[in-house]
Amino acid sequence: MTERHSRPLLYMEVVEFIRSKIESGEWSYGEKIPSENELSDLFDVSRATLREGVAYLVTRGILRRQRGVGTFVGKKEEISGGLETLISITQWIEKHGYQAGTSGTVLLRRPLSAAEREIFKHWNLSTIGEIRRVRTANEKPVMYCVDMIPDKFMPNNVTDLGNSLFQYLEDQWGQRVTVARSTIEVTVATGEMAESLAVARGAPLLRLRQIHYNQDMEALLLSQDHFVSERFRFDIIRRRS
Amino acid sequence: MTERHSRPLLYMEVVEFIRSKIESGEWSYGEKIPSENELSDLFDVSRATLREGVAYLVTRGILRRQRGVGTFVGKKEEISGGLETLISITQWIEKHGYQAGTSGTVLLRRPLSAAEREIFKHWNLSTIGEIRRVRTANEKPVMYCVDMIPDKFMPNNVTDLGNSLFQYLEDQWGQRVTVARSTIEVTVATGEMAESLAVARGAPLLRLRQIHYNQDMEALLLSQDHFVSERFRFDIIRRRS
DNA sequence: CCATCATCTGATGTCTGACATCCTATAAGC
DNA sequence: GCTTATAGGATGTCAGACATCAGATGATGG
Repeated sequence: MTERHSRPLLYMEVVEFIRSKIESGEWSYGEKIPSENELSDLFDVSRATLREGVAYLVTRGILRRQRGVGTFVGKKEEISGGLETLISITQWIEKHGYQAGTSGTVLLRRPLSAAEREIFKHWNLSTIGEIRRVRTANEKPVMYCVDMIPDKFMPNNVTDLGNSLFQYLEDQWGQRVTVARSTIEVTVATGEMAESLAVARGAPLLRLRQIHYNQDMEALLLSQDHFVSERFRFDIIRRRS
Repeated sequence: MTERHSRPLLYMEVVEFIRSKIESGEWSYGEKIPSENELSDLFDVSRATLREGVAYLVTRGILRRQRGVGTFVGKKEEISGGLETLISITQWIEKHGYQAGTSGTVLLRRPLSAAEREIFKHWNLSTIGEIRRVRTANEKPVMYCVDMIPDKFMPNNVTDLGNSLFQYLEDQWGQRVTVARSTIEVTVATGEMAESLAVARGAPLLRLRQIHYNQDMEALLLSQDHFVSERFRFDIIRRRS
């Protein structure tokens, strides 16, 4: 079921290396980076492999190539980190500079709705696990999250779960979330949610309904995240295809 | 200022060709496509160039490569068409299967705010052009759009503008929008907006505040689009980097 | 002195051919 | 029938070369 991980592809190491150079500030935004020949010597890979890694970063807007001139680090503000990049809520909160926390976790099991049965049909489920949590940034509630996962992956208790569901699924079950389809909606705070988030009932919230897929493109996690939009920015980098 | 367009890169032609094969249905979703050797013969390019084109589509999730096995067309539902793909409002409405229209266009010029001056600093502007429009899908109002562009690109009248601002900027001025940074917010309908969109005052709306950049990463277009979220779906494909 | 043009240099883009590694299917052996 | 080799085909990587482009340099002519 789970993809066998042969040796990671070489050009991905190049990608990671270049990324670290940028993140460490050694190569700063807008600057020209060494030529392909120099880099392929430096990494001890062929120019073809190096180019594949660079191409990967170019299509993501992190690098920019200019024929006859050189390769440049994209400007910081172009780089992303928007909603189009899938990261865990924990990482997301931390990226905003806050400390991520969780409170009021509730674990329960229940039968599936017809729609859920369709989405999770690979797993042949009879029951589904549901996790309700309030996520906090610097102790302040910012999101109300409802996650639904196949029964078999459900943690036994809150301690097993830890802070990051993504991390738990990967460490415990080898299930890596790779892509998600999200729908953005406007909704209003109901009683329980309003209380948990400390907003007035009927206050407008942003809702992200998401289907997360694992490395084999099987639906792995269904989630509904409710945000107080004033407390969080939702940015997206949109690119012409 | 504007980038000189030398001959388009070869691998981009490969990209377009593969795209057309997929869109025409010749290669359908999930299927294996011909091997790299066959394709490089077919397109009459080297395998290196072909691979660069394929890599481009792989990082966008349109193709999937499996070492030792082959290259496959991604499943349809993975492919995108979400908000992370930048298209004009006109295209967007049409993609949903409606006929796109415009009503109540207002053109005006005004001085810049400090924030706008910062964003548009490349152009050395003294005044800015503002376009207010209601966009319709099958004659029904769905969005209230406010676009701000440098004075020099401002159309003289509504007829010049046509339906698509993107098209107008490209045809008339050679300015191609390539990327945008968008912020999603929740807001409420004010008097004029509520009337134009035929919703109650105070009704929650989704707002997209966007900065569009041209091919040289100069800010070209500032826009605030207001949507009635019930009338439109906002999907995003999110990928782990 | 300045403007224009040719030339040179270094960068990315493309080509060719080869070998390495991995996956699948088939056949051989038990 | 099950397991284990083996072969073939696919992508991944390598090496070296030439093509094309953009910017810098310097020569030339006004």
